[in-house]
Amino acid sequence: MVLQRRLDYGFNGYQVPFLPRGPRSARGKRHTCEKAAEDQMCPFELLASVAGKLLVEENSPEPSNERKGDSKHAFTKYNVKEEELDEVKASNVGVYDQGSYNDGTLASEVGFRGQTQIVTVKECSQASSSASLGHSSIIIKRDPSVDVASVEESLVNGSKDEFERQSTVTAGSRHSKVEDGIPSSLRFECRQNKMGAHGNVSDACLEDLMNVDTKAPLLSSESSADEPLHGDGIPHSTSFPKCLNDLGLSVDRDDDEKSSGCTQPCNTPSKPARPPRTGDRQKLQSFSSKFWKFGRTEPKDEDFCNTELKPVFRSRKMVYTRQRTQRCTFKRRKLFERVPVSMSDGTLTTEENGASSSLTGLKTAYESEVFQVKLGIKSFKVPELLIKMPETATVGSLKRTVVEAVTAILCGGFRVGVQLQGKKLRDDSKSLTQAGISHGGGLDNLSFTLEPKAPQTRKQLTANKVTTCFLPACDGSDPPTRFPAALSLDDAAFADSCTVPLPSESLPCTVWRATMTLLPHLPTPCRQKTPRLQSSGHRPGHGDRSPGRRSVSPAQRDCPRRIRRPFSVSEVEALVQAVEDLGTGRWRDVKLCAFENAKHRTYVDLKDKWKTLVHTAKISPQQRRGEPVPQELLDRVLAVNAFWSQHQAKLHHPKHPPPPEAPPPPPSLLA
DNA sequence: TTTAGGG
DNA sequence: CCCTAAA
Repeated sequence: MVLQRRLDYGFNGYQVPFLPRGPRSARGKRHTCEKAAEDQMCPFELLASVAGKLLVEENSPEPSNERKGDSKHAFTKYNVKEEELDEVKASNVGVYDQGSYNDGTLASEVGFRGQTQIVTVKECSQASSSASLGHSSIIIKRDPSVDVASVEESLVNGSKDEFERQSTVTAGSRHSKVEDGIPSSLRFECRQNKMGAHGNVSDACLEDLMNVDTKAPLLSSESSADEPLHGDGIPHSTSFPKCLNDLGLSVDRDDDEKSSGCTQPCNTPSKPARPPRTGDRQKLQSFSSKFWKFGRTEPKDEDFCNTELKPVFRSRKMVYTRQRTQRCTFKRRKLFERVPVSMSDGTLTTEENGASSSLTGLKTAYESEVFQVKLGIKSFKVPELLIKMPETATVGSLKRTVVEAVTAILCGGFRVGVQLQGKKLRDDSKSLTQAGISHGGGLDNLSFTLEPKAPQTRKQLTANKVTTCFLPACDGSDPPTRFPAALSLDDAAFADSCTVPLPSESLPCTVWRATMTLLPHLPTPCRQKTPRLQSSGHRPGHGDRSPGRRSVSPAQRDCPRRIRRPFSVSEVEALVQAVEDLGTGRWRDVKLCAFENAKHRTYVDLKDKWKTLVHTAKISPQQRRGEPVPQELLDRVLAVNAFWSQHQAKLHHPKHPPPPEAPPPPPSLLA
């Protein structure tokens, strides 16, 4: 007899959404090959990608001869197929307040007026319907336009300590395509280097086995077709099945519905979030958008490792130096103690199940007879966050802020906490039955939370800054830096600094490609140790250059090609606005006004972008590629372009009235 | 250094 | 994005 229930959480914490499956229609088309292996995905994101599909399967009762207090139930194995992790890119944070808003919407426009606006996170899968509970909700959601591939992965519980000591996470991307510094996909793999605590894998696995739905990806074969550029020949095989085989376990392949706990309608509205403790919360405040310093040279693959594994924060000085009016800080509360308790209100279903079908080869006769508790975890709750942002910040920046904050918290590794009826199950040695979780009951009010692994360190780190875990920093010389907002372009600047997949509306085609091996205790910045990538930029004509060769241009010789970082909609908007104000041909001014703090955007970049924007605006939508730019912006581009060309042409005719299409910029943008 | 344009 | 002539 297997109990399966859907867990719905409604609390102040963040929830990792359930990711439904669907057609992979919106997969990114533009995959560049400029960079190799530079991005990692933090565990949280991985979980986000598989949330809702996680199946916890344990024997009940289980041997309880473990040392008490020891976190025995930690992840020792986690493997996700790369193509499935494309979903991650689709994940984003949505802001809902009686609806969703575009990134370009000012926070104040959607009701983020007061400084004490409380932001909570709600159920994502019901994002659209769970909005507005008296305050805005931040919902981690996924882009509906991008479908979710199936995720194969296994979560094998083991000892936490073991995980930390024995598990290794290797980071590296198998694919060299990265756009905007964001991995298009990743493969996350926590390998158990050693056997379980009992000296063999079987023990470790059997004691606590968490199998995530392992249904084969719907479009695994399609992946290569859709993404020819991804066809680098790297097999996608190193995923779950392989690992299970390594462990001598077979995969429990439930149906989607089963594994995701959706055997019954799941439209139960989330419970209202717990009233926030305003005293503990930071208020929304100005947001400093100074993030990364990019120099001429862009970081290479190896440059990423550190920032991803460990949040890198600049000194307070860095954060507050540039500006005082717009700053955004995150504050992570005591995650372990304060994670709000949520009651699950999901539906409960029971079903017959071969008790040990998935472990046939290894289970003993006794074990095969015990009941199993099967839990469909619809979502994980992640730690509560406090965010401060200025009213003038855009919704997009808010979203990214949340993404960044969550990433910062969980990127360094996480643990899974289990709460039953509001009470944290701390004794890992207890059997599920002893803990009150059994097929006969106890599944009510069971929730799972993601907890930072090293709260102390991280807390300290987060005190001053929040890191973006995936974006490259500039070639080791300059740690990531937050930068103050330039006019209203903090959003744009922020977008570039955001490590996590940006909102779909901004980067629908962003590709995530990365293989990551997590080294929980690896603090060493890879980028300082690893030699710079040989030649990430396969520049025509320079492909044959040898290390000692000096035939290349000085720039190329000293500075590898920069990572391609497509402009976000927010940036485009900023650019358009700036050009409206300043006109074309004044790229330096545009840069200074609108992108001063986006170090990676040079005036040449802006000029180039404008050029491409004009081109894009002139071609048919069908011919456009990449992230769609709102037609409204393109219209403005054309109008502005026409205006300024005419204006400059008739510069000596002041009487000529400017077209209405290029109105003067809003005062707000001019500070 | 910045602009402008081709690649 | 890169490269570079030209300003």
